[in-house]
Amino acid sequence: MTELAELPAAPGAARTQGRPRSSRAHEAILEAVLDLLEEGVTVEALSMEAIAARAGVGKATIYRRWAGKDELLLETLIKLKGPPTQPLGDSVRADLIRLLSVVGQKDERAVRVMPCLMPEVSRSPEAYRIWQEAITEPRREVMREVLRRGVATGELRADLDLEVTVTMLISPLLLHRMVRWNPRLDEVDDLPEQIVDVVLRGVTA
Amino acid sequence: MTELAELPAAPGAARTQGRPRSSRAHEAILEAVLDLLEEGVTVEALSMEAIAARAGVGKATIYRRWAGKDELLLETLIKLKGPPTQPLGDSVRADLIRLLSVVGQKDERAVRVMPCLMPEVSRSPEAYRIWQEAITEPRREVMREVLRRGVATGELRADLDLEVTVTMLISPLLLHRMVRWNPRLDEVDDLPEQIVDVVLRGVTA
Amino acid sequence: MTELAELPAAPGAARTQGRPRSSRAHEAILEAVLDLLEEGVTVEALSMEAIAARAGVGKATIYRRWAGKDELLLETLIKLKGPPTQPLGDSVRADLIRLLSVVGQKDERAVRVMPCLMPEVSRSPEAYRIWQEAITEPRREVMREVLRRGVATGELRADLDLEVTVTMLISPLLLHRMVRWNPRLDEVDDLPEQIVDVVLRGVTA
Amino acid sequence: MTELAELPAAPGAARTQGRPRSSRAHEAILEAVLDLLEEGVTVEALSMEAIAARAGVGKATIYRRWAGKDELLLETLIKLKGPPTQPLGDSVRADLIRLLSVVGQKDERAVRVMPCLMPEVSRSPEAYRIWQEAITEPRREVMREVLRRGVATGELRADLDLEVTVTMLISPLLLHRMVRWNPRLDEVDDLPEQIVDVVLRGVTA
DNA sequence: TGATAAGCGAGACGGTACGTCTGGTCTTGTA
DNA sequence: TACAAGACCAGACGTACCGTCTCGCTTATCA
Repeated sequence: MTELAELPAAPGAARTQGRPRSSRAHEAILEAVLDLLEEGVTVEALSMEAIAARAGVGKATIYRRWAGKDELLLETLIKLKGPPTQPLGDSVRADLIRLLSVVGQKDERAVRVMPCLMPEVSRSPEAYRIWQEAITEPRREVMREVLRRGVATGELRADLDLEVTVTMLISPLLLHRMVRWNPRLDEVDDLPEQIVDVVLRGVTA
Repeated sequence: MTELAELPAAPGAARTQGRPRSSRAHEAILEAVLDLLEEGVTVEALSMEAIAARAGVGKATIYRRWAGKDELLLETLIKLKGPPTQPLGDSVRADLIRLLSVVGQKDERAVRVMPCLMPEVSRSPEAYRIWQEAITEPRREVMREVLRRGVATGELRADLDLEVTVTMLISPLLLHRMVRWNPRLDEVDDLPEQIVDVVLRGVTA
Repeated sequence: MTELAELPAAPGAARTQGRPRSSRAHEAILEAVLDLLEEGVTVEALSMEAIAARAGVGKATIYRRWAGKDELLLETLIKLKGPPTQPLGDSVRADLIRLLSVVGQKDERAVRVMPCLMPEVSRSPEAYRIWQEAITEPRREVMREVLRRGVATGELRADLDLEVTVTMLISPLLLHRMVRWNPRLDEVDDLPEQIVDVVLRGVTA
Repeated sequence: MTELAELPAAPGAARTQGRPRSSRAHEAILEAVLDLLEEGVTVEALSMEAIAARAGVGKATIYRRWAGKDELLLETLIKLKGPPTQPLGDSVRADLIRLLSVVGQKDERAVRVMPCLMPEVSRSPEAYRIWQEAITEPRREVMREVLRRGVATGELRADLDLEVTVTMLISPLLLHRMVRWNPRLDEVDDLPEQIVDVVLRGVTA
């Protein structure tokens, strides 16, 4: 997915001449961002200058790959989140609970980065596209697949709207982990179960 | 709610001597922010200098009232959103649909501002507090009240968890309006109804 | 002469509103340049960043006063050179020798700065104007006055061309001190006397 | 004179192995500099990248031949100026006037380049050496020869100091053409004659 | 009524980071 | 080995804002 964020090297050109881009530099930059986040640097306090310095890289080397801080952070987030969790193929209920349980729980840094990308994602169509393709859509698809299985077995209603259902399942968790939208949910320790149960009962055949 | 964002003028002091703060300036500043947003200025492109210039006000006059751009934007958002929509007292279902239908629909500018406050809200406890008290909590409370009515009439289960239910109702709409989390929902035109129906069926007595 | 290099604060405006420019900062900047030169920093290695850092001043504070490095250096040079040496009113010959003897001899730093301003002076009409008004013209005028005295006493030809004569007197010294145009003159220890004698013999009545 | 500026290919080595340096590239680089100057590009706006691009040459190919921009410009200046004007062998006076008349008059670009080399020449002993050997010294020598003829014929004083005299003759013209040191000389149209006459009268036997 | 205290618009202040550019070097593939 | 291309590290450039600090003024309250 890395190349999603890459700037086109030359619109319709060969891109084979000259010294090739150093993958060493590429990795070093992403590592530098992760390191700095690890050390507790606020996302908004992350400066391109600090990243370049930490990575031992010239600033131009960063701008050659990403159009700005947001694009770089976006790719960092993608790297941070990795591929979506896979269902185990147990019951539909168990799989959904499993999928919801890991929302925003794998890496603390991802939870810090995500809200900071909301401004960019809501403004730039390009950032939105990358975010969708690399982060949200793959996770929705995994969950859709589980739901489709439920429909196939007759466990779930045949006229179920997959998109609505998926969104209803994930949104509460996402909003809670990302910005703690409803602080009273802090005390609910089986939130994924509760959500899955309500939705399943609502969409059972 | 406006005064939530106000800096304490002087911790334990009289605050009556000297020239009082000009409410004219106060209004002019908020108006300036709204004007600039209206004109299509990106939230992140909004600079204190531009706001001050537009309001015909010195920068210090802004900082005397708000601690920074985020606090100012937060108050702007509060002003923009106004008091929460009230239920009409019809059926529980109709009231819930009504409440969900207005999420992020009243003023286009609010939808643009909100994602930009997520970084601040997720970082600063103070901003989080204001955001909760002035924006999210009042809206949750309105919805809780409707649900309580349903419980009282026996229409809804008695052991219903209000917080979970409220969050399940609002989150999908909020996330969709704010950052269009699932673009396929664009084509669903009765989203509030569908959500309410699934949840109600899931929590019916 | 300092204000020659100043940018107009506002073309035709009052320039009395707002916080006034800090003369402390102004001095600190010029001092910083001199300090750095003193420490042996090459003129072309002088960076605005280093100057700002050394002066304890923001870069904008420099750019508010000077349009660029060259203008700043020009004013530094003016400060460095100070007012022109005055003749003692002895014989015309003695006065001219005295004036020529100090060309490029007062401060070693001025001799290092001057060649570095040649590119700017030869390109920018504004820099040229300042350089002429503040540096070269005052020195020519002092020398013209001595020559006029010689004409008045009948010692020098009445049809003497002051400009040509002044230029003939100063140019060899200037070029020698500035870029050591003819290195063999290093061994001539009475260069001012020789030049004055040749020119005086050439223009005696 | 070109090879003055060349870097030693390998201190005491054969320099015959491998692909020989392309004289095509060498010429193309110098031509590129001249072209860009012709087009009005400021000397300080001349970048190595622009030169390389214009010459259709890699930057390394430039650095393989010259140590930096200044050395390249210096060689360009040498090429631009060509060999010194030769005296016609007329009278000493006529020859001197002829020599002075061409100072800075042959190619407009040379006059623009020269002031820009002053910083380098005044700082780098190596640049100074090349400048002296290839530009200033040959021109002084031509003029010395004319003066020696005058001494031989008894027209000029036998104890004449050739270096002082040569410097006195050329400096005013040089400084005027290069940086217009005294703008009032713009109106003097027989400057070479006047200078020669004053100096000759001053050094006549 | 006059002193005093705080607020006002304006804009300079010390900083920090931005994104761009250039310098001089290095690394490809090709000749 | 040189070449064209172009990426590399480094760091200065000039700009834009940040949040604070003077200015000279205005506008209140309190003596």
